[in-house]
Amino acid sequence: MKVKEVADLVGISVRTLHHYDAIGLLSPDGTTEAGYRLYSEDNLEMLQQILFFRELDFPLTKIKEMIHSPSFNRLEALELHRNMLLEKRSRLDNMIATIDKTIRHARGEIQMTTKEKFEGFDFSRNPYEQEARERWGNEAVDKANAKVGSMSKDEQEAMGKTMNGIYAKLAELRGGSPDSAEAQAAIKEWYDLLNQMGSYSLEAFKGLGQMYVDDERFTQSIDRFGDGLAKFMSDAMAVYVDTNRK
Amino acid sequence: MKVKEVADLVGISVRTLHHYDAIGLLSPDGTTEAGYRLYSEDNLEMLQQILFFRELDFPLTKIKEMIHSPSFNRLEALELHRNMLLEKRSRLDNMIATIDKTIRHARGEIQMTTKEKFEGFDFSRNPYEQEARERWGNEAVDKANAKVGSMSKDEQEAMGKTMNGIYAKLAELRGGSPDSAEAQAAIKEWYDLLNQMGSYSLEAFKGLGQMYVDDERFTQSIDRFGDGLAKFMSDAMAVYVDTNRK
DNA sequence: CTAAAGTATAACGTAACGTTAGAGTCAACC
DNA sequence: GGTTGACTCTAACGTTACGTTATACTTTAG
Repeated sequence: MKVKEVADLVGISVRTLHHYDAIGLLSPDGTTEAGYRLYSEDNLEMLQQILFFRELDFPLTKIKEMIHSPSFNRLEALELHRNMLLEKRSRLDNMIATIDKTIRHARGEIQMTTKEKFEGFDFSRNPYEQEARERWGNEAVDKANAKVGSMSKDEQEAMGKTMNGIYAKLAELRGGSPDSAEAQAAIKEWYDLLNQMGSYSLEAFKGLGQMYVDDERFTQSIDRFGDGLAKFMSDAMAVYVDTNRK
Repeated sequence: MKVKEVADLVGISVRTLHHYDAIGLLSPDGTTEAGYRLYSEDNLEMLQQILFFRELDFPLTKIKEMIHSPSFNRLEALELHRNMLLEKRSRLDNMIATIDKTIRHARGEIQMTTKEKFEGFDFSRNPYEQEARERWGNEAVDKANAKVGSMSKDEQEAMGKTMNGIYAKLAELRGGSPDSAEAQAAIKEWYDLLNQMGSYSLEAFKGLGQMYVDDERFTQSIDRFGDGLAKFMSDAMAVYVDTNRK
């Protein structure tokens, strides 16, 4: 699709699309030989994401960070969006309630405190922005995923198998102690594997382990290999880092 | 109240209040001898109005025009706001529905057309902006309403009765021709009456007649005195102007 | 084949504040 | 009563997300 088609479809200006291209927020997948921008179906999905975020008053730079973050997960983002929209609607409901009151106040039907008149107006901090930052703001995770993104399908598959192998091994060991030799060996494999993807410092590795228990998305996805695995890995990673530190 | 109190109360920045003062959108009623801004209760009510409009993405210049317009009616504005907020909420609901669909689509549960993906995103024209412009954008109407606003209750009532009398007369005549002597006499009364309030040029008077049929809010309120009265008056006004033009 | 509509880049303009910067003011505490 | 810290002022430049020309090339409809 060419610019104007897209613009008309989604109700934005051509200039806006140019702008998004210029700042690297959304560059079309293709161009004609004359240099015309050609937007793919994927580009449109991305655009939808962008507009959702924009609707929630995220600055474009942050939107760019988020959607380009390798750890960006479309489905998660959509669900977060949904929550934010619901949040926004409830603020709107507040405002409507406020205005109803104000109308009755203006008609002299009721009394109203000054504070009441501004209920629903304080948008100062959006709780979801924080969540979004935490969720997609981790550089280490980003790097790893970036690497995965740059790998071929086969490479990804191989990588995935290796990872699953390590997970499985650790899952078996998770009844025992995190500082056992086997556990530590497996963790070393894990560390080396991750380093193939993103060069972790020991500290970053420990931080990642912390995330395994702090961030329930990690916890959940890891615990699919065995209940309590995330905790076990986290502990083992901490031990590994502490014993290997000079 | 001093700036920061106000800012904190309503959840905006001090700079914003300074800005609103600078552009003449909202200047505090008073100042201390040191030059500190002091906001009155009235200022706060005005601020509430401004923020409501702002929430609906009206540019500040338009907000300024509106709230400073002599025909600005607080109650009407509030009711319009209410409608706009409801409108906005329904758009939000659309977006939420869209995102729900998108989520299910992303999960592979359903199919979705490209167009569907952007439902709820086209904010291009807000029907209420148009209404607001029409409502507060007409200088002639403004003048008249300003005059009415400056009249006492008794005067207003008297004026209303006179107007109703003319309406009633015209309603009786509306079966006949708009250029009949009686109709033209009644229209002259009408013209004179309006001129008591705002000094209409003949051209403006003709324009007003046009609005009676173009703007359905006029049409409706006039036709309450008799079906087709608006059209009849409009025609008669045109005739009046054309025959009285030098 | 030509006019109209669309597209490109480039660059300046704008709206609504944010962000210093420098200086005066006010209430409170030692 | 002096000083500190929270507020306040004006002034002026910075920023974001495009809008708006301006100029030139490309595509499409008649």
